[in-house]
Amino acid sequence: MSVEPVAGRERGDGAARSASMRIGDVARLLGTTPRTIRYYEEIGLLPEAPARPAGQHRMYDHDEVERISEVMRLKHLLGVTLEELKTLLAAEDARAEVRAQLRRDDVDPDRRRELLSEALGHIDRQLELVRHRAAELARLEHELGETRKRVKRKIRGLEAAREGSFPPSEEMTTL
Amino acid sequence: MSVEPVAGRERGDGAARSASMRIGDVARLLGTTPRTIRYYEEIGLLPEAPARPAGQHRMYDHDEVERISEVMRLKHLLGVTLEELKTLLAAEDARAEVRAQLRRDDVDPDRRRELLSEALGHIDRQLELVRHRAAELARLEHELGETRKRVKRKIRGLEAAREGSFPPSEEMTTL
DNA sequence: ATTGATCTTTACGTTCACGTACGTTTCTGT
DNA sequence: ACAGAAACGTACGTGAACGTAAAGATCAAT
Repeated sequence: MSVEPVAGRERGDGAARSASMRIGDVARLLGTTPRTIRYYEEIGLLPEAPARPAGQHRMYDHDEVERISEVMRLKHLLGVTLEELKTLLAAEDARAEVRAQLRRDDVDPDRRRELLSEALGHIDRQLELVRHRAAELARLEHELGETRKRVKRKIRGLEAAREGSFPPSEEMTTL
Repeated sequence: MSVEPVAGRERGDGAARSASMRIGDVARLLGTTPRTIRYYEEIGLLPEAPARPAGQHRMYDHDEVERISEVMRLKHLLGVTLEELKTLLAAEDARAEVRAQLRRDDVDPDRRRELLSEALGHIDRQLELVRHRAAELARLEHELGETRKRVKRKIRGLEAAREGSFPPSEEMTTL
């Protein structure tokens, strides 16, 4: 038996539930180019628009746009290669599938738990990477802050020396 | 050829102060390659080893090694192009010059303050960039953490359901 | 049905950030 | 003094990540 959810034109007629966008619109929205999106699909970073009748325009619904956006974000923030991203994005894939499966409740709990565990593992991998990067950045930020303070102190020292017409003596570490 | 006084015994100037390293050693120390270091010099990211007698080996003292290290670190953490790095590193340059100038005290205080102010500006630019990046990363980390929590809750929910109410037909999977 | 904008595939071009090869030269240990 | 390791400069090669051009197909609107 098959439940048929109005398999057909969802874009042209009355209630366009899945608000699809064309590749150019997505690109503009995300601040990138169609070429880049196609390229990501080409190397397997983005799934081929499923069942696209060969030579027809790519259409992206909200979830897919979000996914692309997430890809860009991770690339930008982690600065990893697209190849590394591909493995990292197993997380996104798993979560996407989980979301899809959770909407239909014909999946048995064991399979569900399995999917979730898998997703959890991927998330943990992402988290570890992100935390590491964040920690490095925090250290850099701290160091820069310290340097800034030192420089400021020195400047104040020089200004004070000029005001009070001190001789050009060194070090004034007084705050 | 030329006159050769007692000058060139140990590497560096008169005193053995500057413990110079050769390019290969620096590369190994920093986990990179000689080619990369030469390339950075080639595009102006690193200053040409000053007054290197044309065709002689590059020698790097402690400060220069630190600078190279800092370049790598910024590149890694900020993920910017080497061209952007070049402008960012005006900060490093300024600070290097400040350090150099502060060692000699024949510089008048006004000039000194000027140098320091300049350095401060560059540092602030770096800081702004770093902070922005850090904030983005923090947000990502938070989001990932939240997602993780949700997934974990769901898993626990499923496990509890299996333990308690109705056991599934047969399986008791591990973990 | 026509049009103009956008999209399709295919394919070659480009920039960045180095890698690699090579014949030569400089250094270092003995 | 001399061998062998390492560095030199030059130059061409390379993978990643797209850019760009061409020629035809599709789509929303007239």
